[in-house]
Amino acid sequence: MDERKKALLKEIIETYVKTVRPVGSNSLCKKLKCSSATIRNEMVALENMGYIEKNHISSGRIPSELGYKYYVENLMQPKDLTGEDMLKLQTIFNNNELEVSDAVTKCLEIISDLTNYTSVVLGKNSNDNLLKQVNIIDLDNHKIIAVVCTDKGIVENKQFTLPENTNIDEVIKTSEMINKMLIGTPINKVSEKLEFEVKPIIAKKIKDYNTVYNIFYDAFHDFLVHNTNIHVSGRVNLLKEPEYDNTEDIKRIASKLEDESFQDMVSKIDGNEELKIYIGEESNFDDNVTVIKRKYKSGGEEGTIAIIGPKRMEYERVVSLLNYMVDKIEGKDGK
Amino acid sequence: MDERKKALLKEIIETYVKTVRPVGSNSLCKKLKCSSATIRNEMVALENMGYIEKNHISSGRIPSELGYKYYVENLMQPKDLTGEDMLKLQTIFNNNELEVSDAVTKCLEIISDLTNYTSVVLGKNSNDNLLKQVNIIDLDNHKIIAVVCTDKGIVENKQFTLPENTNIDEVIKTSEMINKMLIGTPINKVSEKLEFEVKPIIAKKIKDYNTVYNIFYDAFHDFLVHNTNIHVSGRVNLLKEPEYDNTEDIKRIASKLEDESFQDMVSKIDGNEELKIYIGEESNFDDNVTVIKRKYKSGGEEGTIAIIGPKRMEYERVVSLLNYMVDKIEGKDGK
DNA sequence: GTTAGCACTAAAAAAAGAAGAGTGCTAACC
DNA sequence: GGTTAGCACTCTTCTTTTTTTAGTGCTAAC
Repeated sequence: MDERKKALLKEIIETYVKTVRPVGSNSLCKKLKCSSATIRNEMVALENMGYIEKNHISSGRIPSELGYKYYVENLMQPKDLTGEDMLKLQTIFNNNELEVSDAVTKCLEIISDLTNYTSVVLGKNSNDNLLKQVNIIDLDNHKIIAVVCTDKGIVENKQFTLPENTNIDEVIKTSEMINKMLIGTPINKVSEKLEFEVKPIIAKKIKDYNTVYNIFYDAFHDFLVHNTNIHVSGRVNLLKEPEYDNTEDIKRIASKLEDESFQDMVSKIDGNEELKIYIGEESNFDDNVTVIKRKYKSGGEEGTIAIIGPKRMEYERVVSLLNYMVDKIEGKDGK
Repeated sequence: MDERKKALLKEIIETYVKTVRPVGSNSLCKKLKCSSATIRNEMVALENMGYIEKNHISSGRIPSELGYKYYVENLMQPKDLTGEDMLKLQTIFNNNELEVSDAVTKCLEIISDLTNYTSVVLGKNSNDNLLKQVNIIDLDNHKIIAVVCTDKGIVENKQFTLPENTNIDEVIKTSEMINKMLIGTPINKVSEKLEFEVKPIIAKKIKDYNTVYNIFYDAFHDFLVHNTNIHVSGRVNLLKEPEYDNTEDIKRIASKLEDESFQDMVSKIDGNEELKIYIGEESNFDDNVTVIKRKYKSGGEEGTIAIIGPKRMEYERVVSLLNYMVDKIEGKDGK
């Protein structure tokens, strides 16, 4: 892979990213300072190496997945942000009052807005959160709410209707007892502890322990199910990208964007790299997209931000944006 | 509008709903028991009345908005549910443990699933909820969470980082004081009361009251903003309807479905009818859809369910489904 | 009032033709 | 040996033409 080939591949990709049209040899003469025939010769070489491809025998070239991969690993040079991009982002970080999680979701919105891609943030799963407290709130002696709160500040609530003839004071007293036994337990161990440690003890002391036991059991079950901590911004942006100009693509991608299960996709990030780019089928989302993932960690919070765009993403710009943003967020920690 | 015309219009609409093709005179001969020529004569009459239209001079007829309107007001006969539909819905109502709000969202999912339309439920705005309590949870002497709960069981929370040198015990003590003054206040009056009744009193008693005051102020501000209480099910179903077979329609509707502002659309329901059908531009959502809205009210909870589908909706079936469902939900109350 | 018959219309599908963008290859050039 | 001009060739795309088809409106007879 000599220098001219590298320059040519870079040029083809960057032109294609802008125009979304196959790139012909003529249009590259000026940039590469040689004739179209020379470029054609080089193109044949790049095609044999698998970095570019043709739609049909007499069409211009488009980058292959391998080509994009080579580009992000060897050719692109994330530059400083443009003034415009910078300006938008700074308004967030000047606002010191924002909590980390609010700042992250705000950033997402702005990235989706600036790039016209879809962005997702997945907070770290709360499985290693510790139970801080469970509050039972009495609404009308008949309905109660159980509010579960962890040490990292995740709060969930669930409403229950008590069976007739239940003494509400008894319920609250029992729940306080259970509460004390559970505080500090990792959230995913609560069910277990409830069953094998708490139940035997309260069963002895309290005659009608079952109602309260079930409330705790259900509340934690729901907690683990609901506890996704995921935010999506700019869902339909992706649908508007020009390559998705047929109804099948749009419907398929729209379905995937609605399906909350794409959180699995976000959470998987190989190795311990901070930033990783997944192109096409590697994306684990759709063969026709690229996903760029970036981990962040600030004080108690950590998570992964993912940008979902077309394969011909503005790689340099998105990487710069993400890095700038995460630097700032992690900076909030030190302050 | 004689009987034969009514039968013809009904037949045209029901055929079109099934086939999504303009309906020709030949295909109706058997049903109407007359020749195609007779049907053509009647069609001319219906067209002059504005109930059906043609795409071009020699095409079959499709129902107009006026035609659909006449149909839902005069012709359709919501029938009993089919065994299949009934079966799916019953699994929910047999589950007595479900709270009303859970049952409603579960129903939405099933309706979206059965009909392939999009369904939305908008719970009544909590403005007339009364404040039940505000809990301050201390996470690590530096970060706290304020949990706001109303008498109807709506819970929201917000995290705060306390300024350096704040005495957390003082904060909790002050908040309990404020709490007592606010309990029972309608949620939308809280800010006012906080400013004009609570502030003067605590300002006298507590030297550094501002921190706590701001926490309450922000928490309620967020409460009112977040407090949408809206659930959507089957967003992309609508996109899959065969009439939306061009990218513009799909993108436009996808945008509208993503935009949370369609809650305004749901909340507007004229008069005090229980069920109302809005066709085409009346829908306040998109000219190419029909929205069927149904109010429900069960115990403390009330709200509106809306089904968004193509104009050639299965009106009879959807109306039956909604009525059956809401009857059951309201039945939960009495039990 | 109903219906058979027929001329007529517009869309949709298929076929044919013309233009354009770009390639691959050869042979000449520096 | 790398570079380039030249040219035949390929495939797409756009336009035009032709054919087919589904359905109408109207007239005249039943």
